[in-house]
Order: sequence, then structure tokens, then C-alpha cells
Amino acid sequence: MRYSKQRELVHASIMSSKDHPTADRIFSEVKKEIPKISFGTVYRNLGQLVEHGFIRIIQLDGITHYDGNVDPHNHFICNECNRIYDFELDNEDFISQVEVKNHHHVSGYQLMVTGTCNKCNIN
Amino acid sequence: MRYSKQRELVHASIMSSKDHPTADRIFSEVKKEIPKISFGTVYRNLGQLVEHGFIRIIQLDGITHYDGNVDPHNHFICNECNRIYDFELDNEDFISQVEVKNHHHVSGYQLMVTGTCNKCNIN
DNA sequence: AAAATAAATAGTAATCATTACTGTTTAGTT
DNA sequence: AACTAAACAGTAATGATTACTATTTATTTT
Ligand SMILES: [Mn+2]
Ligand SMILES: [Mn+2]
Ligand SMILES: [Zn+2]
Ligand SMILES: [Zn+2]
Repeated sequence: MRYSKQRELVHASIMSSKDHPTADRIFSEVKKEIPKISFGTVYRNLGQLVEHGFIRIIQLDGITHYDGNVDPHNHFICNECNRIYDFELDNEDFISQVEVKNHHHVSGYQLMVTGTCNKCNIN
Repeated sequence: MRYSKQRELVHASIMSSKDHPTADRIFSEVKKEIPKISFGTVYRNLGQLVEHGFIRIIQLDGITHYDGNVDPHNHFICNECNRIYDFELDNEDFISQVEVKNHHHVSGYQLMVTGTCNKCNIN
């Protein structure tokens, strides 16, 4: 993977966002630095960064968000402010449930919890 | 919601499938009975059936699947045969974890477990 | 039973996110 | 400095879904 300024900025944009930005958002962000950058470049680099394990994707209502946190974790989506929060689980009890009750072999999972976040919840 | 043969068949197609078909698959299925049916009709009726709670949707890799089972349950996707299985959980431990550790209010969740299903797992 | 009304339809055009293509530029190598 | 392949900008194409429109049809009203 040869160096390119555009990939560096795409990556930096995701890492600094803490949010879980879409390709669209990343494009706008990087465009400030490189006004001539094109969508194709953003998508190509996002694909490569995912492929090399620098970032990961999460799907939300059919659109793709990018996540700079590649450690295993889950997401909470506030349906008031639409922010996406990370959270971790102590024990993934449901994995063993699926394995013993359904006799499937589990290799991964994706959990998406929705509700009202603590910031929106001050009442 | 006025009766229509096309909606009846769209609904019947989902209910009889046990699989979790896409709009595309439902279209092909209903087309056998009503060759002149259009995609617009399929999508419009799917939307209405969801709206009225007769079916629900699940997103998988950005494409929408339809589910005739509206009781709360989760999904296991086999990455060998690509079948989508239903399963239920005994206690949703992670809900309380999110509520007490992150102080969010949980209203729902979506869990997607991946791996190798019991049928593909006979080795 | 005929007329009226509004919902649903078929067919097609438009949208939106994403991917593919193409000729040009550029990072890294010889 | 010359070379080469990767990456680029720009643009066209794709695929799933939604929107539009003139026509048909289920249901209500006369
Ligand atoms: Mn995350
Ligand atoms: Mn299901
Ligand atoms: Zn919130
Ligand atoms: Zn399988």
C-alpha cells in the first residue's frame, strides 16, 4: 500500500471524529484540505483501510458508517440525537446460548441497541 | 387499507417462505401468479405491511430482507450456506448492562450472530 | 345495479449510495 | 533521471429503492 496524502487524511478524519461518520461526511471533511478530492478516492481508500484492518464498518438503516475503533465493541444508537455510542459487554452470554441451544458454531456477532442516550435523557 | 390481490400474494409469499426473502425474491415469486406485477407495487405493499406490523425488516450487508415473524427474536447468519436462522434468547442480559453502566434508556435492539450453521457443520 | 370515489396498480423516471472505468499524476525503485 | 505500478480526479455505470402519472379497480353511495 503506497503512501498517499488523501488516504492519510481519510484515515485521520475517521480517527479524530469519535463519531461514526459516513463516506459523505468524510468526503466533506477531507475536501477542506484537498478540494479536488473525488468520491471515488474516498471510497477506494475506505475500502483499503477496512481491508487492512485499520478501520471497520457498521451498517445503520442500510447506509455505511466507518469506525476507527477496531477493538470488539458494540453500538448504541440514540433515536433522539442520532448519536452512535460505543459500549462493551462483560460476558457475551448469548454466544453460548446459540451454540448449545441451536448447535451452530459462532464466529462473530453484531449488536445494535437503540433507545435514548444519557444526554437526551435528562428529564 | 383496501384489499388487493397483489398485497395478499406479497404477504403470502413472505409467510410461506420461512426464509428471509428480499424484495427481489418476493417479486419473482409473486410474478408467477401475477406476471404483470411491478417492482413499485411490491415495494409499496412491503412498506404498508411493515407499517401495519404484519411483517418486519432486517438489514443484512445493506440490503433489506423481510420477515413474517414479528415476535421478538434474533438472527443467525451462516456464512457458508448464507441461510438466516431465527433464535430466541432466555434473558437479554446486555440490556441491563447498557442501562446501568452507560445510563442510557434502552427501547430495543438488533442482534445478528454469524458463523457456521448446524447443517453446514457436520464434519 | 349504475355511478361515484378514492386507493391501488403498471409502467416508467428519478434518486441515492456505491462501484467501475479511463486517462493522468505521482510515490517509490532501479 | 528514467521507469513502473499504484493512486488519483473525473465521470459513467450500477443496483436498490422511491417517486410520479395515467389507468384500473375495490368499495361506498345513490
Ligand atoms: Mn464504534
Ligand atoms: Mn426472523
Ligand atoms: Zn441522544
Ligand atoms: Zn449453513
